Amino acid sequence: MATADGSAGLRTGEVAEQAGVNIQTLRYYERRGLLAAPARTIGGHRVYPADTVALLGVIKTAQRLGFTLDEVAELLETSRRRHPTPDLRQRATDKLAEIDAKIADLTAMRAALADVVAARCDSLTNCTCADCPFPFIDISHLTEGSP
Amino acid sequence: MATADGSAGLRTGEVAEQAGVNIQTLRYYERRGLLAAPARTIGGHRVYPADTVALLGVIKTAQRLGFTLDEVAELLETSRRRHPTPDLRQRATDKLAEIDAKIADLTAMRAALADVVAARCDSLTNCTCADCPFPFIDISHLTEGSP
DNA sequence: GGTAAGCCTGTACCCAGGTACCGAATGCAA
DNA sequence: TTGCATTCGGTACCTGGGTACAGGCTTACC
Repeated sequence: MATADGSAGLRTGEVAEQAGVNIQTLRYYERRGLLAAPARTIGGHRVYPADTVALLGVIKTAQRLGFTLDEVAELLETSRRRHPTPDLRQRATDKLAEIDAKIADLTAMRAALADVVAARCDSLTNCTCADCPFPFIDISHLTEGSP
Repeated sequence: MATADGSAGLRTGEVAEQAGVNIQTLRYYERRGLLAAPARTIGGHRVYPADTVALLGVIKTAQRLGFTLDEVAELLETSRRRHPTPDLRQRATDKLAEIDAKIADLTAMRAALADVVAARCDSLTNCTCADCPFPFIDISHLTEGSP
């Protein structure tokens, strides 16, 4: 079996193994619109193009970095349709702000945790050590609203 | 009604409102071990110590920054028991590494997104613009394994 | 003491993101 | 051609983190 681009196709199990995901997850992503419905053998078995593995890598990465599956699906859908809308750019810009906020939060948390470690703090709420940095300095007062 | 430390107690609705959480969430956190079972009125209504609101702030912040409720619960439980184990310090150290990894991922993603914006890229997978930074440069090759 | 607001328990449900299991059909190699 | 591994579709279930009732009791205030 060969695909449009001439490369050999992959079966479900091969894709799943190479991408490190569950087979069920592939079908789930297909239902969710993240993976286009692949070609089929005469018998009905899926035959994926070889770059599906890379695509799954993109999906997993985007997801791990805070995009929901719906967001990824939309982004990919927009990509597939190829109308050169400023959509991706706009979304990327929006996401950039979100990511900056997350980085800021994480950086603040990092600092607080580093203080905890440095202060040899032993409790989150009742620490007996002097100069306890936890938890009422800045931990409670970080930016709200990007849960 | 007064609490052990002499401050006035708060009712469920007051705590929920001040902390910006749902009333049901308070009971949920109690079941999950994040909030200690509070005192009760004779009639059975919960009476929370005043610092519960701050505690909820800590919980929400920790959660938003990547700690699961179970992790927060364990941390708080350890705190309550007061045996000065190096537990918090150890966990904080571990979490520090996790947070550093996340920051690194986010920073990489930020850079990629910034490139997308700068390059006026219009597609996630088939971008026609020259110098397309998306998605097969570093997006797919970030650190795996802290989903 | 009446009454409305607030709270009680219990159970059920929601969303996201998957996983597991079923019995039947297919693929492939010996 | 036989036989075992894979895959099929469908449906049910799982975890995490909550939310939403229902039906009854308690508090607060006039």
